[in-house]
Amino acid sequence: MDELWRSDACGTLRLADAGREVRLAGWVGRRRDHGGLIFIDLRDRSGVVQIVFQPDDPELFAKAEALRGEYVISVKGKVTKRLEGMENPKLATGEIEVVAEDLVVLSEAKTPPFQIDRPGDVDERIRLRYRYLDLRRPALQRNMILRHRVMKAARDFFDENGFLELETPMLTRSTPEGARDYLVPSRVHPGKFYALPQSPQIFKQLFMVSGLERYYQIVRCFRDEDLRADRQPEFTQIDVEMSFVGRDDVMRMMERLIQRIFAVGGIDVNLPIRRISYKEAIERYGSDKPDLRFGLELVDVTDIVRDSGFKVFADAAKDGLVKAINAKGAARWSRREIDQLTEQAIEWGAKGLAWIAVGEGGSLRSAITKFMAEEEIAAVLERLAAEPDDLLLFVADRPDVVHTVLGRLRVVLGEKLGLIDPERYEFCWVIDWPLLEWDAEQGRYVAAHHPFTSPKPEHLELLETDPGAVEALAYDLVVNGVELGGGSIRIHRPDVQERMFKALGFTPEEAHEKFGFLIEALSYGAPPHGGIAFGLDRVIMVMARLDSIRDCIPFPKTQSAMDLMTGAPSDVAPEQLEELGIRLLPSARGGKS
RNA sequence: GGAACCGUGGUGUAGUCGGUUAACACGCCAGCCUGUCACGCUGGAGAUCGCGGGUUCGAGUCCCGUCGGUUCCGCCA
Repeated sequence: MDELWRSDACGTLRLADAGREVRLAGWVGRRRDHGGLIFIDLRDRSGVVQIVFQPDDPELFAKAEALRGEYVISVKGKVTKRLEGMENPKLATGEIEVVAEDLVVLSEAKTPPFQIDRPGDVDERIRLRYRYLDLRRPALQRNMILRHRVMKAARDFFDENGFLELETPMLTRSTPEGARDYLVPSRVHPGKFYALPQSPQIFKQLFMVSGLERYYQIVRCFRDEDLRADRQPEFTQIDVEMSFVGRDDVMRMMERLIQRIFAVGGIDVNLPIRRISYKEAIERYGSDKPDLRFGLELVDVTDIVRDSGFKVFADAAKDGLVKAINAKGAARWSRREIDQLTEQAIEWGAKGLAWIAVGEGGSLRSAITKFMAEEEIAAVLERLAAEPDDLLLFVADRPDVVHTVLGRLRVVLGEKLGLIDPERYEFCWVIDWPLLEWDAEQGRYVAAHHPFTSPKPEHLELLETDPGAVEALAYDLVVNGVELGGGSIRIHRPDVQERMFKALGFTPEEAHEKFGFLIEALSYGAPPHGGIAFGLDRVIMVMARLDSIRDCIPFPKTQSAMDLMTGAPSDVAPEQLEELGIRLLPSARGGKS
């Protein structure tokens, strides 16, 4: 055989190719051996084509009989229109088949631990251990191809709009605030550590100070926190920063990017994307990343129940809130189903879940109405636009508890009531975030976004007097209850940055030790700038409607952050630790491995 | 750190109230078959039921522990 392994990709052959001599290469999928006639589904990245072996060449036929699943072969043959009635409409190549004239086995294969060409669930342990085989399956290949095309679309967009793709260090310095860092010990400086970047935040700001004006990077980031279905310890960001821009400039540029990216998946994004304030998102949807595909909004009834005979309501109304969701059509749910909702509400921090079920003709089923006055009940029903068959669910508590619990309940109700259309994409920007949040545990304010986020100029003076009231020039992009990314206009004046660190409770010495280089950089003429970062993996997950981020990451880790294929993380040789000046605590020896 | 669910031939599952030979489908192996495409038919191999302990005359099944996987809470500027 010469150097030409293949003339065509399996999945690309069509009726128009009939009559052509082709050479194909790929993996043996299903084989259908009829004794006197053998069919092989030959698979490569492009798809599948049927190869036919006929018995007129006994030597060739014998070789075909020995083929097994996942053998890698090269086949020479003639593309042939299938016999009348033998077409397979399920295959893109179903109108033709390739009649084999020559066959070379390039690699034999052991029987794989799971069937490659059979869709369906396989234990994720097995899939991850044999990830290279899992990635051979068409479903995962589709996700990888989508991932590539999204990255390509993004790069094209950035290039067209004057952005430079610039790299930032992977070995950098650990900074306070934010997620737990992955640390890398330094051999040259025993006892000192690099940190892997949680994001290239400071570096991209420094690019702006450098006058590079528009930066982007598709870059790996690391956070040593516990995993979730949509969270991996290393993940990929589409990271962006722009000079001489305000909030609107960044948002407008980025929604064009999002439009371009989602177009890759055939999803239309109408511009401009609607904007909703953080406050409104919390009050109406109980979430800072609301799913706008359905209603079930939170309704405030605090004023109505202020003097309620139902003490739970009256007490909460004093210094908290009483809010409700009208689960339309849910009055028929069983007591057991409602009790399950109550259990969940309690798990999320509520003390309980009060409810009123509206029956035919307006009759009420409830454990709380007997404590409430007639007109109070009537006012609540009216406020919630209650109709027969509706189930009203109430939470009375501190505002944060009310919003968290009802916000989560809202999503559960939306799913249970079948209100969520998986094909719809409802985007929104969440804006006007608080700059700071009070952290009761630490007894200080912490940055809601990050310490470099610019306060709204009109709130600057509140930084010292009422820090909790300062709003930030920050924005998150949300789709269907998923946070795709977030960013902000940054602080570009060293004095403001110093005030921010002070508001965060840093002493001037601390601020200088940790971030002196940034403050110094800002003092050399920093342009106003701002940016954003999107979670690429989540973008793919949403576009491909995946349940897990792992299905769009080539080599993901398990929930316990292990790589089941390579066995990472692993022990290292004592000499390696010695070299780094590291000794393990007894509790760290012979632990999980 | 906490909660829940799961772990049975290679894969996916069943296995009742604890009962004697652990079932089914796919895959695998062999044979037959010239138009299949989830090919078909016949036969076969393949499991100490994640691991350890306990209760019991008897444990895949009940209990305790442990390991692993998943989902969620905390955490994730």
